This record gives sequence, C-alpha cells and structure tokens, in this order.
Amino acid sequence: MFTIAQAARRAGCPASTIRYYERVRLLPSARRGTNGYRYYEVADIERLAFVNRARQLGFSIDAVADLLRLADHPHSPCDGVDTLIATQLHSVEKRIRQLQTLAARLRQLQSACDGEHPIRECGILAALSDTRWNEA
Amino acid sequence: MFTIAQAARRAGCPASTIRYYERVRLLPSARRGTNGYRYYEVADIERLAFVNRARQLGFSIDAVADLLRLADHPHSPCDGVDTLIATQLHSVEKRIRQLQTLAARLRQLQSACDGEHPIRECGILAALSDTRWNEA
DNA sequence: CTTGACTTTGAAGTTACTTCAAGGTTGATC
DNA sequence: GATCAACCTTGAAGTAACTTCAAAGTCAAG
Ligand SMILES: [Zn+2]
Ligand SMILES: [Zn+2]
Ligand SMILES: [Zn+2]
Ligand SMILES: [Zn+2]
Repeated sequence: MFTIAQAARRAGCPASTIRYYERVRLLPSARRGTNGYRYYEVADIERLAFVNRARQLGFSIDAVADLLRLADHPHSPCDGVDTLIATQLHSVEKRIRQLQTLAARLRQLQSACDGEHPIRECGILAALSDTRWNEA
Repeated sequence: MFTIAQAARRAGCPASTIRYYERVRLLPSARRGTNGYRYYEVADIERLAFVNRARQLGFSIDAVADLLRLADHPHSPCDGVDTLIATQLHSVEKRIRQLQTLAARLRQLQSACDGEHPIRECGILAALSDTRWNEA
C-alpha cells in the first residue's frame, strides 16, 4: 500500500492531480486509512499511469474515461479504441496545421522589420494595424 | 458613433468579447450615452481590430497589451515589437514540435491494431497499459 | 516530545472567454 | 399609444484541467 505521494511518484504526476482525478470521478475513490489518508495499491497505480499516458497523448478527461471504460470490457470489439485514437490523431493534425499557418504569418511579419528604426516606421506594427491584414 | 454590436461586426468579434476586453483593461472604458450604452468611434474600432488580429496570431492578452503600449510610443525603437514577435514565433514552433511528437506516437499506436479483434487483444490498449511505454 | 514531512478539506486562482438571467432602451409597426 | 423584436446593461457562473492556498490533523525520526 502506498500513500498518495508515493503513488504520485510512481505514476509520474503530482498528488494534487490524483485528488483531482478522484474528484471528477475519472478514478474511483481511493481506500482510506483510519487516519483519513488515501492508500493505493499496485493496480490503482497502474490505472493512474494509464490515465497519465493517455493525457500525455492529448486526450481529454472525457476521452480518457472512455478509454478506461473500453479497457474494462475486454470482450467487446476494439473498434471504439481505434476510433478514439483516430479522432485524437485528426484533432492533433488539425491543430498542427493551424499552428503552421500561424507560424507562417508570424515569419511574414518578422520579414517586415529589420530592427533598426523607431516604432512609427516599424513594418510589423504597420501590418498589424492594417485593415487588409486579414486577407493575407 | 457605433453601438457595441456594430463595433463588434466591424471588428470581427462578439460584443461579449469587447465587454470582456474592457473589463480586463485591455481596452479603455468606452464612452457611454445617457442610456448607459457604450458607443464607439472609428479609432476605437481600429484598436479593437488590432487586438483581434494579434489574438489571432496567438498572442496572450498580456502580450497584446504590450503590443498596444509599444504602438502608443512611436518614437521608441522597435526592438520590443520584434522581440515579442520572435518570442511568439518560438513558442508556436515549440508547440508544433510537441504536437508532432504526439502525432507520431498516435500513429505508432494506430499501427498496433488492425481493428478485427476483441479489446483484450488490442495492441493499442496493450501499449497504453505498458509501463515501458513512456520510454518510446 | 519536538520537528519536519506528510496528509486532509474546501475554496480560489489560472486563461480567455461565453452564457445566462433579469431587466432597461430603441425603433418600427399597428 | 401599445406592442414587439432587437438591442443594451450588469454581475455571476460555466468552460478545461489543473494548481495553489490556508488551516488543521498525522506520522516517523531523533
Ligand atoms: Zn524594422
Ligand atoms: Zn520593427
Ligand atoms: Zn487491432
Ligand atoms: Zn484495437
């Protein structure tokens, strides 16, 4: 049995996060000692680590809950899992494309200034102040 | 003079956002009519549009406030502007790299499943449940 | 038995808004 | 003049996923 700090160290997240996951029902309520402390065993910590890995992949709390439910039904077909992964991958790819557009615009702005003049003549601020900027 | 909805339409953001920007002091308090309504003129709307363009580039509210302050000092050198742009570009690029790592991992997970078996044998959940997964 | 490191709780802070409720104003129509 | 839709006002609460805080209880070592 491990205290919350020990579980946190093993799972690789702060103790506050574990309490949070319990509060929002992503994880079941932990067993308690007579002192009121939460105690975890290995299986609990593995489940927590699963959650952390999924979160690191960018899944929302709700999506992680879905993954956990699926993992708890070993006899169902795995389409649901595959769909969740595919959906997440698509949303990550979409976000990447958005950010690449952003980066391109920022680089374009950067090229509007050589850094050697007062703000009044700065091409960056001029571009940002330009109504037609959106159309770029 | 324009009402808040007219200003919003011209600047390209909801009226609620304008009120919000005023509340957090990103924009100065608007002039008020005797009815209590906010009224805007062209210069106000241009400033608002500037803010919206900067926000679309991913700048935080604080960074936009910095940009506005810089734009209000036309005689200062423009280093500050250039630095803000560069910083923002770097953080966008960093985020893109993080998301690309994420996407690669998700694709790797996807390749662990052909979609034709029960969850118990799903390579995706097996990978997510694997303690050594982090090391990949 | 004191000290320091741990634990508990509920509440508030974070970011950038959006949504809501309850009520006042405006302008057009009947 | 009444009515109606479409505006406007405010403060508060909701969103996502935590983190931080304060106040207080617990534990293990020396
Ligand atoms: Zn320049
Ligand atoms: Zn410049
Ligand atoms: Zn498969
Ligand atoms: Zn599968």
